[in-house]
Amino acid sequence: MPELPEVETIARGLQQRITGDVIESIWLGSKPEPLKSSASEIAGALQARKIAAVRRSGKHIVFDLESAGNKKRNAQWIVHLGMTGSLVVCTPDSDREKHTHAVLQLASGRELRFVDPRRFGRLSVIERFAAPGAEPLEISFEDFAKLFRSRKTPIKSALLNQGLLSGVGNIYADEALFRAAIRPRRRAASLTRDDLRKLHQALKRVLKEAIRHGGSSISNYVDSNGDEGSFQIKHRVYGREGKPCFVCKTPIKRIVIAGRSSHYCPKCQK
DNA sequence: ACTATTTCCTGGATGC
DNA sequence: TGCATCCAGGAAATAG
Repeated sequence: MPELPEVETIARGLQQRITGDVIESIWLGSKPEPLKSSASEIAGALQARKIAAVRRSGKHIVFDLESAGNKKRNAQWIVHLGMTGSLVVCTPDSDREKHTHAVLQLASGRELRFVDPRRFGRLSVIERFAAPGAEPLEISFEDFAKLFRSRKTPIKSALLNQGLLSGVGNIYADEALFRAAIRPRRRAASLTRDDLRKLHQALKRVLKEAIRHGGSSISNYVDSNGDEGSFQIKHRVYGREGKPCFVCKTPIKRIVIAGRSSHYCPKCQK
C-alpha cells in the first residue's frame, strides 16, 4: 500500500530510468477507467511529450511533461497509486498483467504500464499540481504543531488527513505514534508541546528510514523495477496485533479508528 | 462547521 | 474441494 516512502521510491526509480524519454503513444484500457480527467484529455496531454522529470508530491507521482518543438503549454501527469497501483517499466513483449489500465509506449522502445487490481488508483492531467497538505519531511515544528491545535479528532485521524499532511498513511501513522509514545486515540488538541515535538521527530525519522529501505512491502507492493521494499521487517506495531511489544513485551493492541486498523502498545504509548 | 462512517474495488485468507 | 464471508485501506461521498 503505497504511502510516502513507497511513492518516493517509485518516483526516484522512474526519474532515473525514464527521464528524457518521449511518449510516442498511449493505450488506455476499456471499461470504467480510473481517470479523473477524460481519456482523450489524458491521451492528448501525454502524446508526443517528453518526460522532463518524475517526482513525488504527497502520495502522488508527478510527471513533468514538455512538448518538444511547438509552444504548447506544458502539463503534468499525476498518478495516484491508491492501494494496489503500480507503475512498471518493461519491454513491449513482456506479458501484460491482468488489471493493466494504461500503457505508454516510449521512444526508447520500452513501455511504462499502470497496473491496479483494486482500482483505487487515479490518473489525471493538470497544469500545475499542488498537494493540499504539507510535506511531512519539510514542515517546520511550529507549522506542524499548528496543524493539530484545536482539533478534537484522534491524532491518528489527523495524521491520515491529507489536507493537513500529505503522504502519511496507515502504516507510518501507527509507527510514528509508537515511536513518539502517543496513543492513536488521543485527541489531537490534547497533545503537549513535548508530545508534538516527539511526534514531529518520530514521523520524519520513520519516513526517512523507510525510504532508505525502499518502503514496506506488505501485500504486493513493488517499485518500478519490480523490487520489493524491506521496511516491513522494521515495523514495531503495524500488523503485530497480539505479538509482544519489542520494548516491554506487552501484547500489541489493535483498535479501529475512522474505519482503519490502528496498532499500539498499551503500556509504552500514553 | 466538524467529525464519523460508508462506499468503492479485488484478491487473498479464513471458516464451515 | 468448494463456496461464502471477511478484511485490507485512500479518498470521496454521505451521514450525523
